[in-house]
Amino acid sequence: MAYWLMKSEPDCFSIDDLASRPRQTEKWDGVRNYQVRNMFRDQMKQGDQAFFYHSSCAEPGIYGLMTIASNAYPDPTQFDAKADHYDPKSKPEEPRWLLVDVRFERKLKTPVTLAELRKHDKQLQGLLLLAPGSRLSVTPVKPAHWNYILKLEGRS
DNA sequence: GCCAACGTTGGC
DNA sequence: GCCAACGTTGGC
Repeated sequence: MAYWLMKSEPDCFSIDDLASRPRQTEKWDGVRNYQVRNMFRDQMKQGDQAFFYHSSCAEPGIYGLMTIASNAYPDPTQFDAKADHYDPKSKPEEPRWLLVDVRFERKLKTPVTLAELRKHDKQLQGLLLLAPGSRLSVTPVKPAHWNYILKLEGRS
């Protein structure tokens, strides 16, 4: 089983939004980045676990835990001309973009903020979120980093 | 295949 | 709202 960190702008879709969905499950749609598409396709598997990270907000950081609830499959919004992430160049017989389903696991007692994570950059060396210029919306997390970050819960 | 222009991300 | 970093696009 692998671990991941997945970013979302809470104004758009937050951990609370996920928790209030039917079966607390939702499609992680709208990803239009080939690196992330390939991670969905080649590495992410149903049963993996992920941090839910809030970005572009007052207090960026990890706010909750999710389970990856499906393997990758085509993102229907790419074919929807009215959708924000419509891709006119993608054809149903040859879908360009994939998504996975995610299920709410729990919120953290207190968020582990980006500022808090930065204080532990020694122990979190190699965490892609902290790498300069890293903007990927989905990144892998090493098990040791996952466990270390969970120990920071409730400290800030 | 190069590379300039443009768009997006995301912290601050 | 600014801006740096990065990805994508498209002309050549």
